[in-house]
Amino acid sequence: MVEIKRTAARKNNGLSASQEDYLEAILNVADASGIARSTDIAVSLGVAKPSVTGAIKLLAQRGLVNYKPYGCVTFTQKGVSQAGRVAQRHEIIKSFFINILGVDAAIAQKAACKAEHLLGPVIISRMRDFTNLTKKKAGPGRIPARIEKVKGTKR
Amino acid sequence: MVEIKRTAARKNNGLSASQEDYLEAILNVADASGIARSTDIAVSLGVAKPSVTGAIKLLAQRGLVNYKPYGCVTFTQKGVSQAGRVAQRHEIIKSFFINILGVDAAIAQKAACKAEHLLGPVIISRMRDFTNLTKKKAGPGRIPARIEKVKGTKR
DNA sequence: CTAAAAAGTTAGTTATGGCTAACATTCTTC
DNA sequence: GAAGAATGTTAGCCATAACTAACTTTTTAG
Repeated sequence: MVEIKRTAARKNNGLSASQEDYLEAILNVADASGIARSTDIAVSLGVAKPSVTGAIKLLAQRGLVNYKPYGCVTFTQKGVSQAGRVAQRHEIIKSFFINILGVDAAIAQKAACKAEHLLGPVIISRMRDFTNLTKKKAGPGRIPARIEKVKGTKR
Repeated sequence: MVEIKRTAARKNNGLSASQEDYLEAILNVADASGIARSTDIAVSLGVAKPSVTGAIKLLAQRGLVNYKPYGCVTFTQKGVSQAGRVAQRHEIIKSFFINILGVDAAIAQKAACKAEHLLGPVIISRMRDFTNLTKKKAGPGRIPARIEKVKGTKR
């Protein structure tokens, strides 16, 4: 903990966890329905609409999205790549949880949403390498019976 | 993300990440020097002294520590066990990062500090089982050469 | 035993990021 | 094309959790 000195946003290009969440949500919504409307983003994140307006304006200030009042949100060049990086981290973590730890997809999904904002590049890349190797070689990933049993622990 | 509806503290017995950090710091400081003094806690967390006073009062309200102005902090029964649980999670995550992912101890330490507040019981227990099994059987944990190489990626 | 240093506290400020209520704009449908 | 629904925005508020400056209490040296 700590080491976040002031603005709460420092890690990735100065984006806070919340801002990364918005980037990711915009990406997901846009992927799903072609455009990113404020209401859909709000639903996707489970926040109220005014929260979206505020967040979008911040992202626009940072040059990550194009904001036009009452229009829909689009990414800038910088924005797409940032969002992509976040989504990538999410995917790596989620896969790792599912394929290596043998965790339920839903649980992996939720945990990845949180962990993606705070695990650094070293750990993320290890997770990626680990997952890849395991897939290819069906190697370390063999989850032994004892752990399989634990799987029943629903929650 | 999301699913934290209001108070930002919901997960573990209603403790926020910050409060868990304080519990852990109190434990560490007490372990190291016998008693938990405010200044040491502040140093250990890298926060200013008034932040500690505020946090301690909150923990006292929740019945986790005993607070007496100008006195040093002690745990209640509830407090010790809570702090212990947090420390346990920390340890499990850190060990996993070090022993399974093959990550540097310092990086593992920092990442564990953050992850301990948000990874749920399922994932934590998988990490523990995985680490234990690996240690005993020297099994899945064999990190292949390719990953070893990545180790050099300092930061 | 007293004066200075160290430790702890209070009061007040700041930043992030959520919320509701009320207003504005755009879309849709007759 | 106008009325109502849907969508988006503004303004103002709340909670968490950090900070600094100034003050109080306790500890420690001489």
